[in-house]
Amino acid sequence: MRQLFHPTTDQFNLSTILNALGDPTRLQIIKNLADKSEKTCACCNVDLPKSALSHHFKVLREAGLINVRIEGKQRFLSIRYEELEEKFPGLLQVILR
Amino acid sequence: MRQLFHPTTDQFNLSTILNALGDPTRLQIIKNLADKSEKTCACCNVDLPKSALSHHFKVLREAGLINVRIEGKQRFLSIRYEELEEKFPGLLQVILR
DNA sequence: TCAATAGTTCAAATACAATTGAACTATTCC
DNA sequence: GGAATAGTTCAATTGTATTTGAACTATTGA
Repeated sequence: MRQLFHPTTDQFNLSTILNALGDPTRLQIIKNLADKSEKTCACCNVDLPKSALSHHFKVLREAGLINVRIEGKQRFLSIRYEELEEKFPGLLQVILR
Repeated sequence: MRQLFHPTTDQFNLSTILNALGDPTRLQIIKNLADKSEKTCACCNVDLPKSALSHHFKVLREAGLINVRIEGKQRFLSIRYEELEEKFPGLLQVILR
């Protein structure tokens, strides 16, 4: 796996995004990423087996909420601030406040 | 049934609200109620049997998104604008834009 | 009182989502 | 090459949501 699918902003769908955020685990992950720094999967402080984490990261990524950058053995996660702000201005502010 | 449960603003929970909004049918209902007028259940223009509609209205009501006022045979639905704005400022604007 | 209307509740079916561990891939470092 | 690390994928299980029709409650109007 060298390339991961990330939707473009015009593929963003509000229903999909809200559905992704509607799960408490994923909302927590987003909150943990809120300080704008990139984090590895393990740094998201969620107490679940890695396969479950992997699933939630995929849901968030495919909804357009996070970017996953592959570097060596690790994946670096970050919120797609600018693009989300462009498409749904104010949404992240509400979620992360 | 004379009284329906409606959470108070301090019972509002972001995860519950996002989960309620994460369903396409319910998001559509909220959008249909966006013009701030009260509507009966039948006026929400969702093509589902009444039992399914009743279910979705209940999820929205119990999350705190809508108010259901009983008047005679009918229920009048409306979005809880002020209270939602108080607790999650900007959320409805993002959703309804 | 009787029928019509508006919606709820129930139980059952179906569908979808979350969770798990094991096996797997890819990368790094010795 | 071999072991360790970081994460993915798979298949199976469990759990939760949605959908449905039928039966029900409550209200209105004839």
